[in-house]
Amino acid sequence: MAKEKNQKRETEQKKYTLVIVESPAKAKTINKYLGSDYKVTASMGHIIDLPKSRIGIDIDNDFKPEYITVRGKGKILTDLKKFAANAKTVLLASDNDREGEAIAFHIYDALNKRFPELPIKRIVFNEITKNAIVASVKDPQNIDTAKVEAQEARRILDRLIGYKISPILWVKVKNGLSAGRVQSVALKAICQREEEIQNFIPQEYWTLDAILEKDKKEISAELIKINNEKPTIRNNEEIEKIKADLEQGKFIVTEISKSTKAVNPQPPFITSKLQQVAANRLNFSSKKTMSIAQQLYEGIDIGRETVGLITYMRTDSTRISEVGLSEAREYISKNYPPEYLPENPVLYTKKTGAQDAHEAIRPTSVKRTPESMKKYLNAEQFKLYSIIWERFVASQMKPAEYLSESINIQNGNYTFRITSSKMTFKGFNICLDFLKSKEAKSIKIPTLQENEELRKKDLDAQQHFTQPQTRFTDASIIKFLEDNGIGRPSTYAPIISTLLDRYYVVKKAKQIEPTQLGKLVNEIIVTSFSNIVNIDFTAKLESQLDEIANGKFDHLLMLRDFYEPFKLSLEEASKNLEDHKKSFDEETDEICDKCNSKMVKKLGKYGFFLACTNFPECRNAKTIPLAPCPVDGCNGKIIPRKKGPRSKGFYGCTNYPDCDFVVWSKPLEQKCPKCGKFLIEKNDKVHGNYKVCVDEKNCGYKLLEEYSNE
DNA sequence: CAGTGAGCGAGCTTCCGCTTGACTT
Repeated sequence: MAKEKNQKRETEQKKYTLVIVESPAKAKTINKYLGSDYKVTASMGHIIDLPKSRIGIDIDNDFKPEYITVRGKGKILTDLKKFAANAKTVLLASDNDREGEAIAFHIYDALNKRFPELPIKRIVFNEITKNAIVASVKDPQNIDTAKVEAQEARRILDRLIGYKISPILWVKVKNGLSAGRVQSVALKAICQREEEIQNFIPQEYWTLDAILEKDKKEISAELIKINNEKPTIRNNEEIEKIKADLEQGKFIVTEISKSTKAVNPQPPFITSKLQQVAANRLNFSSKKTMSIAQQLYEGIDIGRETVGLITYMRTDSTRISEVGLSEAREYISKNYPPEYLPENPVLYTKKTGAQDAHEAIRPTSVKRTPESMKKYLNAEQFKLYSIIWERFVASQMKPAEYLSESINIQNGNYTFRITSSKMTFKGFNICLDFLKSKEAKSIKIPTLQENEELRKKDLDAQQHFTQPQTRFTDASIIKFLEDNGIGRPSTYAPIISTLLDRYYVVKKAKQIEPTQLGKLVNEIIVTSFSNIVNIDFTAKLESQLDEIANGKFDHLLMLRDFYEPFKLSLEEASKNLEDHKKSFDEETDEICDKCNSKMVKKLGKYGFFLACTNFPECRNAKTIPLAPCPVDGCNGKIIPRKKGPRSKGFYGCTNYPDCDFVVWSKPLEQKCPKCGKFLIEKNDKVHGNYKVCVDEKNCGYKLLEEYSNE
């Protein structure tokens, strides 16, 4: 009995301070900094939220939200309560931003109800370094309720938009569709771009180079001005006239100028930029980039220990902690000549609207160079780590310097120019490998004098056509959203997935293209809810949320202001919108093999399929054929096939077993220009990705992909 | 490097923003 009592007293004496953060990896690191008087644990993001199955907002009662424990988070909440029972104090250390404040408040609320006497305070830090953590623990604060209110307003508004518009789409277009403040803007941008591309009319224009000669060496000079104005040459006739003019005159050197130019390194990565560069340089989708970054962040086994190789990967700030800066400077001074180290640490201005809760994405130690980590990483981890490391180290190095030379040559009213640029100091480029920029080939310009005449050797006229904008890619749609302040680091990748899941868009060779369905949904939203997909809407929303967070604006006022006109739009749309439910029953040439009715293409849960128009009397359904069977004399179609639930999918003929044709790769829509059969994509180490005719043996047509680096 | 033939679907959905595993869709 006495022994038990003793033990109880002992545990009571061992009471700790409970620190609650969002991410378990962060908890682990902070635990190291704080020692045994503290217990650090993670909430794994939000644990309290609106219910998923219903709107959960009492609109008539001042938009009162209904909060419940997030599905699957019950255990976490119970654990938090269990830990709190033995704590002398609780410190809520969720991220220092709007969402983090709300997470802190929700946990506070839950714990306070259970343990009214327990002191629960809020601590904040903007970097996971020992100094920052220790300082924050010494300075506990109260929860910023205005900030929580701003989060709640944002949450309610997004819920209202999403859960009020989506059901209208179910009624008017198709079940399961969705709309939202963020996804609908992304869809609008993609549709708008597509329309511009479709409506694009190429314009003919010409350029003209003079091939001149000095000491038997050729130099090419570009026509840059006619009568001191930028030339616009529309057709060959105009070119011929210019050529004739030039025959009359002489090419005289009129101006020689030399200048130096400095090029600064790029700031260290934030989430959006990491996704963009990884897409452009490494061909990673944003989803892939984030999952690899997560692995690097959570920890890699590097022999004796497991360490997180990079700082947190969801951030909107280019800020670097003092520790990070001094370590980088030390590394640069030890590993590169002294002229590569700037006098002072390089600071980057923060993007407007950044919430700045985390540092930039950087290696946790620059001493762990990509090369030294290579043996612990797989190929993809190595590439991603390399670009993060390079970009960070470069960001703290001297600018590169270029010497550029420009020579103007006059012939009558025509001005030509020769330019060349040469790197005279590598600067930050010295530490780049994966991020190395393609070097422009430097042109050697012979020594020229002003007023010198150059002999004309030839005139090189080239016909061009203006090109339409390119379609969005993962990288460019994220850039678009980011530039307009739409979406957050944690949502960029999921936005694209949502649009794909809904069949609003498809990806074709990395390009994002809207589908018929996407265009229709966009059309509906743009006409019925124009303000929500207006770029200024989110911008205005953000500034109102900032005012709410600063206690200068009432969040109810904002919600009422929004909802009154929105309610009218909803009523209007439900009443007047046309029923499009049948619009996607696309006609096809397929005939039902059971009742001989026509078949239509329908969009189901798992994509498109063919359905009998005699439904529900005839329930026949088929897979959409991808291409005609390439076997000569076979009239079958190629469809996706699979053996068991675990086996790899392949593509075979509908005439099986009469025709046993199969391929592993999906038939491309593109037809072979040589024999008309379909093409498939292949890749090998020599050619990379390329397209090849399915009948490789007989036809042999091969199309190598053009490789672009940017 | 070979090797390779299921079954389902049309009604119960949806938002944005935090965060990771547990899955048997």
